[in-house]
Amino acid sequence: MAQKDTVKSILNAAEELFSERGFAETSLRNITTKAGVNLAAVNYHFGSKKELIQAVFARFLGPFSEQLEENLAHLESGLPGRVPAMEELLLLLSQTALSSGYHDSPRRLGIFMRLLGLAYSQGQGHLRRFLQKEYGRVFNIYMKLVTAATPELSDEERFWRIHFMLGATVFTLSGADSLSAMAEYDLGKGSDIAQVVDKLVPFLAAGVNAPHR
Amino acid sequence: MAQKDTVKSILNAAEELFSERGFAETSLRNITTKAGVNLAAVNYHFGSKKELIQAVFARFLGPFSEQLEENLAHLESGLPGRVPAMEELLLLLSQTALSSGYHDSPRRLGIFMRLLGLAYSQGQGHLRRFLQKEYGRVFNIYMKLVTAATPELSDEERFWRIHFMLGATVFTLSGADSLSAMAEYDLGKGSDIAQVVDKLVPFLAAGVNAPHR
DNA sequence: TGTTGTTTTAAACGTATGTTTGAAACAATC
DNA sequence: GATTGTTTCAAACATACGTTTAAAACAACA
Repeated sequence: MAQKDTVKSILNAAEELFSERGFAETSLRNITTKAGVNLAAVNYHFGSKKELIQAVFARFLGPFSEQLEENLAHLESGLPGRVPAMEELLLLLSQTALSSGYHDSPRRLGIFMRLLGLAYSQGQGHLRRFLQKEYGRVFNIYMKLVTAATPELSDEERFWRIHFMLGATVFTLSGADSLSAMAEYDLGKGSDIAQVVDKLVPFLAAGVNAPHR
Repeated sequence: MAQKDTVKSILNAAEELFSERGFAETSLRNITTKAGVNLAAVNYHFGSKKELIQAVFARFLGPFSEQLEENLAHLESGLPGRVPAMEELLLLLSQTALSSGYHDSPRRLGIFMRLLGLAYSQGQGHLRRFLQKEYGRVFNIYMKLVTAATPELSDEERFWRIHFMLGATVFTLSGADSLSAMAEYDLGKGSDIAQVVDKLVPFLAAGVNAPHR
């Protein structure tokens, strides 16, 4: 078993277990057992549990942010100076997230959304700092476009509606599999997430464009 | 110090610490220190940490679900047979949650939303079972009304849009204080939550009523 | 083949957790 | 005012955690 396999096994196991039980509830012994590697391997390859958590995020966000930046540049180059509509921006984001470039999305997207929700709800101050420093740049580019797409909103209104959207997205995509399990109807297992995203975008678009008193 | 004071101190401390750091990250020693009581008091009065967690939820949800049921009955009695609109139902829910009957809302509502988010994101299977058994009845009554208010939606579409709303609500009200802290503008501290709810309702109403392809 | 650098392994370290215990302090009842 | 039942307290319990260690196993190259 080569070096890369150990690292990859740990990342896979950690990603899954973290998303199922949370960070604090998942022990290194859980992870290394599931990964079939020695307990000390985590500290050897990653340094600490915190750095493992960051590595799990980086493995997803690295390729994602690169692809997003590329897609944004492509959008800009299409018709320079044009202002893309909000729904267009949402579709670009969802398509980037669902694109099966590096990660075997869309299954992976659900797992990652669960992790993102955890990062928000649980303290994890170190993770917030890590994400800000590492991916804040692309995030700001996207936000500039969102602002341009919603000129009729005050900064305050826009700020909150962005978080309304973020909340609806993270929450539902987090629990998409467990939620659709408790629904009465049944749909194909493979593309659960993609179908939910299809339903989500119109909801969000209507929300941001809602008349505000 | 009478018996009730110890119990109440523990519940207050636990509620706050849980909402700040999560369940697993909060130790009984943290709680009892903050509450100014002996470590063993939790196990003496509540039995275990799990039962403490359930008690924290019960203290909020008990009065809330009673009040909600009352308000629903009052709504029904107003014009028997009438079908309330979706926005009406949302307002009833938010007003019930914000009514300062038992708990000193709205501050308390933010804390509780954070707990609810945690209950969803972290495993906490015992909590899910507890909430279902204890408050499932009122929940179902409300859901019947939601179904009547959105007749044009398929069961599938309605199911997902309800969760979109739930996600936007839990996520934003969870982090309302920390979120408004990172915004550029400033608003009165006391009624943060109430103001966010005011902005939230139109967003949600527009979302559920969005045209679906 | 022998040597060097990397990776894996089993074991132990120190610390923190939830829970239990038995005695002390207290409150209420007769 | 002694006796009962309840509540508090300091201390210890067993267990689980993240991390470290030093030796073994392995790989690559001379």
